[in-house]
Amino acid sequence: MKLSAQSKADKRQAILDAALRCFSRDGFHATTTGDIVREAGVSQGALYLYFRSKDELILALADDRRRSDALIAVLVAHEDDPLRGVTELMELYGRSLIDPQTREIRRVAVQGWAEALRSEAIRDQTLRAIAEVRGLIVETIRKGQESGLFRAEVSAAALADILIAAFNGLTLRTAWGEALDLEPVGQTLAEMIRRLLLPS
Amino acid sequence: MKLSAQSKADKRQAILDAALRCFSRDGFHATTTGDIVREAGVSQGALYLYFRSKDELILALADDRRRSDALIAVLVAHEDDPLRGVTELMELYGRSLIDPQTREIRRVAVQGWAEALRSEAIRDQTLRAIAEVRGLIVETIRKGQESGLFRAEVSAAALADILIAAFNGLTLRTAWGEALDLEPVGQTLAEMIRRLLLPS
Amino acid sequence: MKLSAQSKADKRQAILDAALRCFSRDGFHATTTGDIVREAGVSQGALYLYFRSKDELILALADDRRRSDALIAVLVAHEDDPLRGVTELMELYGRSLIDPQTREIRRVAVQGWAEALRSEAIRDQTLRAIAEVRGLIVETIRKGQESGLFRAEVSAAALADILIAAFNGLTLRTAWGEALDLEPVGQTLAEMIRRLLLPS
Amino acid sequence: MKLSAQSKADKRQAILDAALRCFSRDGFHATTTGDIVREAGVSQGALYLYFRSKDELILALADDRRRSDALIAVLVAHEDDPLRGVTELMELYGRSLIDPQTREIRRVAVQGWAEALRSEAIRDQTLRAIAEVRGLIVETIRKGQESGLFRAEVSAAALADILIAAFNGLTLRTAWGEALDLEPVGQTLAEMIRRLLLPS
DNA sequence: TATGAATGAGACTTCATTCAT
DNA sequence: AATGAATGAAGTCTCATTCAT
Repeated sequence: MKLSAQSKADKRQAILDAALRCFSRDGFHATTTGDIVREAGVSQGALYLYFRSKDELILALADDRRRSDALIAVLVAHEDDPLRGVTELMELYGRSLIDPQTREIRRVAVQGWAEALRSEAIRDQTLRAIAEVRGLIVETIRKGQESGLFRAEVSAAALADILIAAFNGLTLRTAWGEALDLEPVGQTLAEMIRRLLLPS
Repeated sequence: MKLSAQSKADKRQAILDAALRCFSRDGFHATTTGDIVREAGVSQGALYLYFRSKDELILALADDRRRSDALIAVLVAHEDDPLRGVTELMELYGRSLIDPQTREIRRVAVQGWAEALRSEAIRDQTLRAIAEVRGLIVETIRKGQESGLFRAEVSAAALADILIAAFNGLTLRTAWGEALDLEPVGQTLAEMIRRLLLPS
Repeated sequence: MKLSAQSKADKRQAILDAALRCFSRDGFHATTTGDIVREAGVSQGALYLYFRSKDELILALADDRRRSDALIAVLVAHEDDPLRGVTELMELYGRSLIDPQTREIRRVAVQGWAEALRSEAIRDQTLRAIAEVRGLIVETIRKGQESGLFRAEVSAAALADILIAAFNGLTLRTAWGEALDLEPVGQTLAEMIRRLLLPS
Repeated sequence: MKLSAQSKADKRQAILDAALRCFSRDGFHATTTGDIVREAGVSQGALYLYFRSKDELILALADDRRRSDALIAVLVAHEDDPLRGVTELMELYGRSLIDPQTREIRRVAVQGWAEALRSEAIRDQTLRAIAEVRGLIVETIRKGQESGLFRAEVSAAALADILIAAFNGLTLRTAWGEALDLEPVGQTLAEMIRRLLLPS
C-alpha cells in the first residue's frame, strides 16, 4: 500500500513536531529516539523510514529557518524605506521573542548553537542563515546611507552585527524563561539606532 | 600521605582544565569521563575523588565566572566615573572575545547556555552571574543619570539588557570561530551608547 | 514482528531459568548480568526488555512461590480431614526437600532470606507467602480441634510456627548439600505432631 | 611506636564490631570497606593491617560462635540430667531470640547462611558449629534413653535435627523483625518433646 | 511500507586493595 | 605502625540502529 506523497510528508512532519517538543523539553542528548517515536505515536522503525539518523533530525531542527525567512521578508518588503525596514525588523523580532508559540523553537535554537560548535553541518547551516540576514541588514543600511537618509560614517556591517548579536542574546534570555520586559528594551534599542543613523 | 589543601586544589584544577579542553573540543555529552581522565593523566577512579559526578564537572565549567568577575571588578573600579566604567566594560569584554586563551572557555560557556535550559542548577548559576553584572551596569548608569552626566530619560535596565544581550551574541559568534572584525563593532557600539546617554 | 504473549512469556521464563541457575551457583551478588545473558543465550540489552533491572530479577526469584502454592493446595485439598492435611503437608515438604530438581530453587530461596533483611520488597513478598501458609495451617488445626479430633489445649498458631520454622531449617540444611537422612526426621516429626495433637 | 598487644586486639575488635553493625544493616555485599572503616573510625589502610581481606572479615562474622558455645555449655552443664539439659537448651535459645543485643548477630548469621552456599570456608565453619551442637544434643538424648528416662524408639539424631531446624527457622523469623509470640511457641515445642521422649 | 524486538558497544560509577609517605 | 590517595577492573544499564517478519 503505497502512501500518498501527502501522508508521507504528514508523517515526516509529525515526527519533526514530536522531536521539537522532546528536544525543547529535554535537549538533543537527553532525548532518545524512543522518546520521539512515543511522542509521535509511530514505531521505532518508522523513524528511520523518514530520517537517516537522529543527527539528521537534529540538523533539521537546529536552526530557526522560519524566523530568519520572516526577517528577510520584512527587509525585502521595505527595501525602499530603510528606516522602516530596520524598525519593522526589530518589531518582528521583538514579537517573536514573546510569542509563546515559538518558545519551543527558540529553546531548540539555543541548543542548535551549542551543537554548531561541534557539527560542521549544523554550523554551516546556522552561519549561512545568519549571513543571509546580516547581508540584507547591511544592504538596507547602505541604501539608507546612499540616499543620504543615514549618516555615512556608520559602519553598516558593524551595526548589523550588533543587531544580530543583541537579537541572539535576547533570544537566549527568553529561552531560559526569564521574564524580560521587552517593551523598554525595544524602545531603547530603537532609540540607539535612530540616534546612531539619523543625522542630528 | 595526606594531601595538602594546595596540592588537592591543584589536582582538582588539573582535572577541570582537562575537562575544559575536552568539553570545548567535543561538547559535554560526547566527552566521556574516559576522555577527561586520559587528558588529565589520572585514573578513572581519581576523577571521583575530586568530583561527585560528571554533572558536577559540567556545572563547575558551565559558566564563566572569571569573566563576570572581571567585568564586575571593572565597574567597581570606576564607580565614580560612570562613562569610563561603561567604556572600560566594553573594552574588557571586547578584548576577552578575541583572546585566544579564553576561546575554550567561551565555547564551553555556549554549551552551558544550552545545558541551562535543562539543568536547574546550571540555569540558577548562570542567571545569577548575569543578574550580578546587570545589577552593576544598572547602578553605574543610574549614578551617571543622578549626577546629570547621562540623560535621565534612558531606561538603565533596558540598556543593561541590551549590552548583555549584545555581549552574549558576540560571544556566540566568536565561539563559532567566525572572524568578526570586532574593532568597528566596538566603536559603533560605543558610539551608540554615547549618543544614547550623553545629552546632545 | 510482534511477539505473541506466549512467546514473550517463554522468553521471560528462559531468562528467569538462566538467572536461577546463575544465582544458585554464584549467589545474587557474584552473578553479573553478563553471566545471566550468556547463560540464557540472549544479548545484554534483551535482559532489559523483559526485566526492569537486576533487582527485579532477584525479586522474581527470591521466594519460592511454587512451593508455597503447592503446600496451600495440599491443605485445601484435605480441608475436611485435618490429620490427613497435616500429614500430607509434611510428606510434600519432605519430598520437595530431596527433589534434586528443586535444589537450585532451594539454594536461591536461602539467599532470598538474606536479601529479605535488606530489601523491603523481598521481605514483604517472603513474609506474605509465609503468612499465607501459616494461616492455612492454623485453620486446619483449628478445624481439627473444633471437630474434637485434636486436643483443644494446643496453640494452633504456635504449632504452625514450629512447623514452618522446622521446614525452613531443613531447607537450609539441604540447601547446603548436607546429606540429611530425612526419612527418620519426617517420621519423628510426624510422631511429635500426632502425640501433641491427638488425645492420648 | 609499637602497639601493645592489648590495643592491637582492641582495634581489631573495634573493626569487627563496626563490621557487624554495617553487615547487619546493609548486608555483606552492600557494605563497603569504606563503610566499615568510617564506622570504626579507622583509616582505610588500617583494615588491612588487621584483616587480610573483606572476605576474612565476613568469615569472622558469618557464624554465631558465641551462641553455639553457650548452647554447648548448657548441655555440658546438665549432662547428668538429660531432660533438664534439653529444657535449658530451649530456654537459652528462646531467650537469645528475643535479646535485642543479639539482633545484629542474628541478622548477620542469616546472611552467613547464604554465604555458606558459595564459600567453602564459611560453609565448613557453619556446618562444624552445627555438627558440634547436634552431636551434644544426640549424646544428651542417648544418655536419657540409656538411663531409661526417654523412650528408646525415638531417633535421637532425627530429634536433634528437628530441634536445630526449628531453632534456625525461628532465628530467621525474628531476624526479619517479625514480632513472633515466642512464649507459646516455646511451651508447645517443649510439650512436643516431652510427649515424644517421655513414656506415656 | 511498517513494525518492534533485538543488538552490543560503551557510558558512568564504585570499590577492594595497594603503597608511597 | 599508620594513613589515605590512587588505582583500574568490572558492573549495571542505555540507546541508536537494524532487520526478520
